[in-house]
Amino acid sequence: MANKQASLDLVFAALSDATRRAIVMRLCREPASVSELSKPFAMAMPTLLQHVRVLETSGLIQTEKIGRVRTCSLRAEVMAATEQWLALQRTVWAQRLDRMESYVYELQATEMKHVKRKRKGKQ
Amino acid sequence: MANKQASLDLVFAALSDATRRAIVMRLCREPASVSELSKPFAMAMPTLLQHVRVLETSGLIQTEKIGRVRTCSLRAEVMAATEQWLALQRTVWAQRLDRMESYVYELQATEMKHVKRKRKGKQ
DNA sequence: GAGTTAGTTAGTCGTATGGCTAACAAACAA
DNA sequence: TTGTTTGTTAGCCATACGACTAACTAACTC
Repeated sequence: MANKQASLDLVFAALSDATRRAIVMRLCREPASVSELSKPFAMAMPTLLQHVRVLETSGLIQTEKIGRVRTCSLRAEVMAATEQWLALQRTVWAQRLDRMESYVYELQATEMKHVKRKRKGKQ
Repeated sequence: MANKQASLDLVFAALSDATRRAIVMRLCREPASVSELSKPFAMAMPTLLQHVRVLETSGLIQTEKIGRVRTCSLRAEVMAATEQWLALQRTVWAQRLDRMESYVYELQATEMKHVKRKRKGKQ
């Protein structure tokens, strides 16, 4: 539990950019320096650094500068927490489906009666 | 599988706003009209409608207008797909940890030798 | 000490975002 | 038919975002 707070606002905003998601994917493999991260992108260094800053203030990554090299690494807890938010919504959704299901069941039961009545009436 | 494509860019951007997340949470329970959605917020209707549009173009929700009422409902598949992206990253991360673990194991083994040597030397 | 590498800061630019008001349209209610 | 409700469009505004260049610092290398 590091000190940095990670609001969902900042985390989702950080993940809304393809470049930043690519950085996250890269850092899932292993930590990397800023210039290593910049290699795959046709992008000026300051621009990439800005992305790194966004990821850092979101809490998704942390960085440490040793000598002239800044090494970036993922903070998996924040990734996990974000995933959990989505999972929680799914839970609520699932509960709703359960309710729906029982409702449909009720409905079918009622309709059966109707059908029976109709049939009785018709025949 | 509905026709609407949902890019991660748009989905994460949509989820980066607290108002829109609240709407999503609300719609997890059950579908709702635009004015129902607007009730909890101190926000002009056009502003809220804009949020609804953002959610819709992201694919997270779908809407249907009947009479003068537009009913909004969640598209759970898109939520699930987003969650899966995060889960995938976690997988990569986990694999990395496995590699790390074996590396640390190797390291420890090597250090043991060192320690042994050192002890031999020292004593 | 001079050059190279790695990162950083400052400043610019165009576009996107999130909020607002005012005014309009269409559907329903009396 | 006259209101009321429910959305919708248009236009405004301030701020934030993502990109760039230019110039600078600090740390290694020779």
